[in-house]
Amino acid sequence: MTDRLEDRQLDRTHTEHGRERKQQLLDAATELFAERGYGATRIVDICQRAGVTKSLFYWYFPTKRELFVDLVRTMRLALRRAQAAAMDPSCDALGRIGQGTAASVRFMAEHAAYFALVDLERSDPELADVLAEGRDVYLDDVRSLVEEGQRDGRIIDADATTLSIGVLGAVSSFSHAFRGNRLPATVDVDHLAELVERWVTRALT
Amino acid sequence: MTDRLEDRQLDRTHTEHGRERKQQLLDAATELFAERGYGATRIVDICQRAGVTKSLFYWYFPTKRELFVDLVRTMRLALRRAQAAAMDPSCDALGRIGQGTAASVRFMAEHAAYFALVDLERSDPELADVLAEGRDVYLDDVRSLVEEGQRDGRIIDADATTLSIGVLGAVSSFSHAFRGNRLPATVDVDHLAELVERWVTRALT
Amino acid sequence: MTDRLEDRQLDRTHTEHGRERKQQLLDAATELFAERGYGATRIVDICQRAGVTKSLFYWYFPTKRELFVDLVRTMRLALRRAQAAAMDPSCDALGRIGQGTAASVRFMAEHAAYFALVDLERSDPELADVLAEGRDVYLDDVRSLVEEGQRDGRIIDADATTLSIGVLGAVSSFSHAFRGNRLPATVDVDHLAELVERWVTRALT
Amino acid sequence: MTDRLEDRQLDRTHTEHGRERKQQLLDAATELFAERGYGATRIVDICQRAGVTKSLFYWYFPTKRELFVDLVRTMRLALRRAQAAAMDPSCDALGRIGQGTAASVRFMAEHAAYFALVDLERSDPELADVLAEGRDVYLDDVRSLVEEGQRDGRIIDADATTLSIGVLGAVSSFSHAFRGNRLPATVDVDHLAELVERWVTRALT
DNA sequence: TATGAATGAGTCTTCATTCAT
DNA sequence: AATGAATGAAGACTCATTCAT
Repeated sequence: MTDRLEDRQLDRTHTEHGRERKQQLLDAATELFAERGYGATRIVDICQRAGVTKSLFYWYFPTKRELFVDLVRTMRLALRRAQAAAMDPSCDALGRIGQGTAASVRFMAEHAAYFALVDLERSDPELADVLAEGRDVYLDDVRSLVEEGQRDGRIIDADATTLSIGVLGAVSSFSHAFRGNRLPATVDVDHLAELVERWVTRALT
Repeated sequence: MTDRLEDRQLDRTHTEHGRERKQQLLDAATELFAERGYGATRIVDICQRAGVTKSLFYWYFPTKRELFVDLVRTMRLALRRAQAAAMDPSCDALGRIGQGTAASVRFMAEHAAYFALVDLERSDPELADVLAEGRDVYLDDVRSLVEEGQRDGRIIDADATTLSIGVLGAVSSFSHAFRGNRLPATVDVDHLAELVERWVTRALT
Repeated sequence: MTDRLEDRQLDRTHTEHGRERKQQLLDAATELFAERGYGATRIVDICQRAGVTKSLFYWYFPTKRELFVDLVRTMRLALRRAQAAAMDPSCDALGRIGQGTAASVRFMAEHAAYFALVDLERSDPELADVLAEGRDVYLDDVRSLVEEGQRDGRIIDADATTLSIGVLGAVSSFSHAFRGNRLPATVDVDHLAELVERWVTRALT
Repeated sequence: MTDRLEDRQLDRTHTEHGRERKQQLLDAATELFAERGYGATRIVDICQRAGVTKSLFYWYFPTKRELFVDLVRTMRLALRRAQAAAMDPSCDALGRIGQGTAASVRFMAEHAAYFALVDLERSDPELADVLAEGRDVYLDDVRSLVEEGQRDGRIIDADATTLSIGVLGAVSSFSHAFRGNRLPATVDVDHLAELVERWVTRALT
């Protein structure tokens, strides 16, 4: 709808103060996106919450969309790191999928605001491309593991891509429900992580 | 001057021709919502595709949101009917969950445009309430079956609500991927339905 | 999406230039309201006359109505000041009513555009409340004086409120006719002020 | 603003039923105009109150404005009749002015809805011409009497037009306040009629 | 860095009026 | 006489973005 000309750059060098400001804006945006969604969050809202004027936004970000991209990239990186850290290289593929799954659930619970945002992934056509990038990265990660697990004989013999989508879908659905307080109060993060890990493991075997 | 939006009841008596027109608008909207999302679809777009003037929209619907609600309700009803029809009362609960799951996948594939739209469910806060209604209905349906299955001993002993969320999430994730052409070409609807049915069954046992 | 009208505080800090701009808009609006009436004046007209874009209007005023309220309040204050200034505290109540009357007539003639606008008072229900506020203030002012005059014995013994309404009505009717050029050319402001003062004085005694 | 092309005619011949219908519409319009003002009353509102469809309006009236004109003319005729009936030809001019004044006040109280509408007279520029006609008729009536009274020596020697405007203004202001319940409850119509008659008489002598 | 001012291109919604039946 | 359908021309308000300082 708006201009997706060619995502402009800014390449500003920021002072210490400047970096803080930028982070304030990012934080405010994250919260608001999570609360209201990307489309319903106006630049002016972000700035109000960060306590600065609308115009200053453009000192730090070229467009609203670019801020969003920033956010998504940061979060994606952190998630992959968390997943990598959780996986024990000495385990087999199925085990590592389970570990990655549990780590993802934990990570998403910790960064609820960030991921409430990623739920947008599924709908907003304006952001589809940015978000598709990331999805594919995860999908590839999981698929490699699934294929490895199939060679091991521990994962059932069905199309690997489809199974991987199932894994990602499970993490995402459960986390979403958790964030939305739709799970019973007795289910805490650790519970959930374990539960999803088992769910996925069962579904794959 | 300001909003007389409250006044709107729109209890119109429509002629045959009128009902067709209304359906044309609904169809146009469904397509566009699926293509671009709810927010990015303007009333004028809907009318253009239906071949009428902008103003006529308001003869049939009080607001864009109300049209959306119409759409969601219709679809919800149809889905529940499809599910009910697919379940064989002589089967046990786990079997019925599987049947309902498969039926849902098929239904969502058939009504791709409708359900591309429902993906909005997860994000747009403006529509969150309308969509939440429905989600709860399905959740209750599934939970009853899960609990029955747990009494049978065929479904694992974990929190029933959480498991139900897993079931709905699986249907939704796989269908979404299917609609988005992210599954291999070899996976057709029947394949998928069966696959998801098995996935869910495994995950629950 | 719908009305975020509630949010609007618009506690803007204006620069010197900004205050001028705002005044330009107020002036343009006053003229146009007087010429065509409130309802028939579009925001775009106001902006055109002030030489700015439509959107800028909303930088200075949250709504058309709010601008109107601004206008009314300003004018009301000024009128009361003029009345107060005209009354000689050493005169008796009847005399002071006369002085206030004459001052009002003069003021209304001077600010013809403003008061052509206030004639709306009597009709537009959308603005009725804003305008009613002010009317009551004047009524109270006059009633106090009328009561004082009745205690003096110089004003006839009839209901004070009713008499006060008569006083205000006279000022308003004569001024209105004057503004509408419905009085003979020989009647200038001073003439009129004196004439109304006498009219009211006779009617009260 | 809208089209004042050349007030179209309709010249329909109505059946008995048709005449009733038309009257229903006129009544509904009168009430609504009085409640909300002319501008804020939509044709659809009038029709709803009369219990018919919007389109039928145009069977009876060419435009909204024309209905208004109809209304004003009817009312004007009736008021003049009431005034004429109230004046005793054997009285002198001043007396007859008083009688006419009292009759007018009574008439306006009786037809509150009609005259709430006439208050529009003072503001809406779209209707200014229709309403100006009538105002001039009354003004002429009164002026003749005033001049006669001046020749009699019973009315003060000031510009007759101006005095007449004062008379009409008094009737209108007091009636308006009465309709708006701004007079004390103790002031009933008869009271008011008498009060205004005296007010005017004093002001003229 | 930071801000107030300014803009343009939307987007929904309203409503008098006309038309076909 | 009556109605549902259809239209066009407007009008209020929004918001990302740019500019000058």
